[in-house]
Amino acid sequence: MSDTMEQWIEELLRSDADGAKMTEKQARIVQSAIEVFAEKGYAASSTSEIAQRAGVAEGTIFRHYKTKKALLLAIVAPAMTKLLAPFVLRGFNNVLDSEYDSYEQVLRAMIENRIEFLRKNRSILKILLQEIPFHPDMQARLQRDVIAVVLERLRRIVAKFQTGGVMKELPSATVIRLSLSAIMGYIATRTVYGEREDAEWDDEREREDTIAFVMRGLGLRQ
Amino acid sequence: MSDTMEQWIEELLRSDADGAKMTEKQARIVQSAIEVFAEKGYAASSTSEIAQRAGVAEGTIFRHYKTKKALLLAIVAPAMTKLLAPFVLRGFNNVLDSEYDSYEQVLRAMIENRIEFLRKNRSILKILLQEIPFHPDMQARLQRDVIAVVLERLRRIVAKFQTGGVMKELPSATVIRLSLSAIMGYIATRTVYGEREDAEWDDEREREDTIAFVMRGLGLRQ
Amino acid sequence: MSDTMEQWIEELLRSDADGAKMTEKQARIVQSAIEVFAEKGYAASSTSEIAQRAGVAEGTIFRHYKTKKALLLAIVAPAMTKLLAPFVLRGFNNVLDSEYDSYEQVLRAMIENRIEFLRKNRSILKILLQEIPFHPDMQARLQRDVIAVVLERLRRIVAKFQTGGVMKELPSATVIRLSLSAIMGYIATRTVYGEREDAEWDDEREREDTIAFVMRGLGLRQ
Amino acid sequence: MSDTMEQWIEELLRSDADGAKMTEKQARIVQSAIEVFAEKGYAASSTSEIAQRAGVAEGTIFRHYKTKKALLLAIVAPAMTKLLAPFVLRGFNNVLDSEYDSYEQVLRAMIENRIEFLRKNRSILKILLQEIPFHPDMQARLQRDVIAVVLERLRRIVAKFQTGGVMKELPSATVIRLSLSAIMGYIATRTVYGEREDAEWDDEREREDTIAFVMRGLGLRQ
DNA sequence: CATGAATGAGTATTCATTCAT
DNA sequence: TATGAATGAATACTCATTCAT
Repeated sequence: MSDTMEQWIEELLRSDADGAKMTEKQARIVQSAIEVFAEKGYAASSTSEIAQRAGVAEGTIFRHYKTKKALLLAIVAPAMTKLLAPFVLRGFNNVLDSEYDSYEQVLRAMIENRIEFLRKNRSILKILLQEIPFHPDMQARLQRDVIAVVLERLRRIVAKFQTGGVMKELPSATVIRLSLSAIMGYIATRTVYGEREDAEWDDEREREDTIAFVMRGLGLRQ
Repeated sequence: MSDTMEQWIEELLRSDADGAKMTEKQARIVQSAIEVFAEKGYAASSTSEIAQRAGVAEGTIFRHYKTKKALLLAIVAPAMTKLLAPFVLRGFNNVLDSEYDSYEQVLRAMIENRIEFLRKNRSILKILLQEIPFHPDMQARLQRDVIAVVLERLRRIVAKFQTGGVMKELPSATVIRLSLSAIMGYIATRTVYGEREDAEWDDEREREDTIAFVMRGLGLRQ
Repeated sequence: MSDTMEQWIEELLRSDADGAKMTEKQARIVQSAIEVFAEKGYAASSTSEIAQRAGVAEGTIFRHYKTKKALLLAIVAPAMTKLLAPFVLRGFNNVLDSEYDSYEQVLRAMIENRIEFLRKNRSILKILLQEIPFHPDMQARLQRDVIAVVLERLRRIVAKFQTGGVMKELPSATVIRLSLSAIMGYIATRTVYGEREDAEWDDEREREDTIAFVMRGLGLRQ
Repeated sequence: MSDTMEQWIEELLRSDADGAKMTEKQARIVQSAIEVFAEKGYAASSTSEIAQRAGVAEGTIFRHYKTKKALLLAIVAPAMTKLLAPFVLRGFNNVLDSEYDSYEQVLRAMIENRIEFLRKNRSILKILLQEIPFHPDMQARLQRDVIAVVLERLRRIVAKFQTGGVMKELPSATVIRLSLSAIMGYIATRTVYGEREDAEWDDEREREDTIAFVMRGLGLRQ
């Protein structure tokens, strides 16, 4: 899974939205834009700084992207696509319906999946999170193309394990919410505190505790 | 608790950081700034629009706030203070050590507390969340004056209930994280979906499911 | 001579152009204005800084002086008057026609006169010199009320000593120019270098050399 | 000497501080800036007026000069360089040690030199004189790069003629001061009065009188 | 395809001046 | 008389975007 993942920024840098190949300059522009947007936020970033960091002339940016916002979208749109890539790909060949033997495996897969993704795309995700509230078009697209798809996918996976007990009594949406909350809380904390040198963060243990917590909370046995 | 809470925006608008009384124009400036910052983000907001919405001359803003950033801080700084008000107040008279009979009560208090707070301060919190990543000074202050205080407070409350079973075996920080994740996941989902007219969101039930999930996850009986 | 002189700033601060008495606040305003104008130049000075230094409200300045320029004139105009005070006063009672026995005495008087004046009015003179080029009204007034008067006065004094030799052959305007050039060059150099601690400036000697130079240059014996 | 001199404003307008060629617009900006600064003083000049007179957009100014002050320096700095050009050039090929046969020749050279320079650079010199008091960096540079160099140069020239009599007894610095005072007094008066139509200014005679005055004052024979 | 000079609308901020209290 | 809140025009400077080369 992560093998494909590892290469997608490079892919992003290799071809643009139309699938057309990127020149080396265009790639440098996108790289710099990611850096600058993540550092200062979209609105506070200037195309001139992006050009400078990319080592190209200001005009060159606008040869490739009509406006500054188009450049933002060129970065953020593929990020959305990739966000759901694992789900779509699996769903595609229908393998996944039988892929997981236990809900615990599902949780572990989600954790690894997200962590890996986060590690490789921190800057882009930061930009996405920052800008989503201000761009209704991006919101709509995220909801429609990503969240809805992912949720539907998860709903079907979860349904498979709702065979009885507590889990059967909970709406699948609630199961998903509770699971994702715990996982995202784990990842977020890990991201913030897990990297400090002074931190007492035993990653292995925290992850196991989190999984156990969810399993117990859903009335499942590990 | 929420009685006091309900009035604090009005308080914010009644007196500034120095405790000096706000003129009516100053209050209008702060109001407009909250609106505009929340709508467009700090960097994309212009002082001229804020002035216009407040019905004052642009110069008037700068008579009260030396810079645009000072205006931001005048909005966000008291929000931080209020964020921890409930914790500090209770700790003060030491009542709370004996306040909660069960961890369930703690969870319910946190939920009500935060929901109420969120309801009244949505815009300001949005601004805070948006700007924190770009203002290291705000980050430091939030960490030192709010997060550290709240966590320490929660740690002591949690410790009281770590008498045995699963909960005793988990670090209190982990208990807090798992609890907060679930609560915040609930509140966030509720905030996004709970207000849509078409939504199938049974708030009562979702809250109870969440509390039950946490209790079970921590090995506690309701 | 310098006895009167020594007090004129105080006089300036005691009564305004109409001869009306100055309040203490008004005096503080003028004082501060002199400081600030001299430090930063008229155009780069702000009335708010002047008010602040004077410890009065911004509005107070405009109660006393209709505009910023009026404040400038209130400082500079009396300076012009005082500039020629010694000449006018003496001319008035006609004593001076017989006051000096030699041209050397005239030179010595001018030097002492100017040095004393400069010492007490450095800031105001600096302002005058800086602003003269940009205010034609001030130029006209200086020319008409000061320069013309002083030159006429000097012309008559010089004439008295043009009894023969080189001096008789030079136009009195030329004599004045040559004398004033030397004196002003001496004073200027002294002002710039004479106050440095490291400077090798023997004031006594420089003054005597200057006087001797002029006397010799004009073909007079000391 | 003055042949080269005559061309330096054009040079200034042909290439900037880095030696890079100036565009036509850049030249117009500098021209307008010189005009406006000279007319109103630096602080009272607005970049918008400069842009308007130059017939360019305001932004264009800042493409070439990062700040208004940088524009000032771009005008004033080369003026300083040119100010000492004649001295440096001569010193360079060491011709000048034997260049003047008499001190009178030195005086005549200085007069012509300065008059020519003044004629061509009146505006820039006015700006320089006006702004020097408010820019310590410019002061330092002028002192170090111009005044010190010129004085040293003059000191050596003067020393050559201090073979006896009055001149030998005077410090060379004093000789320079007295000579420059007389020359500058002559030039200043000439500049102010010599151009009025009504003026009774016989330039030829005034110059000769001045030179004779200095020679006599220094105890030299013409 | 790439450049970078040029633009003009826009930015935060300052300022001299007014006026109700 | 003195205040200081309020103003709005002006200020230096930035920026996304265009276009001739």
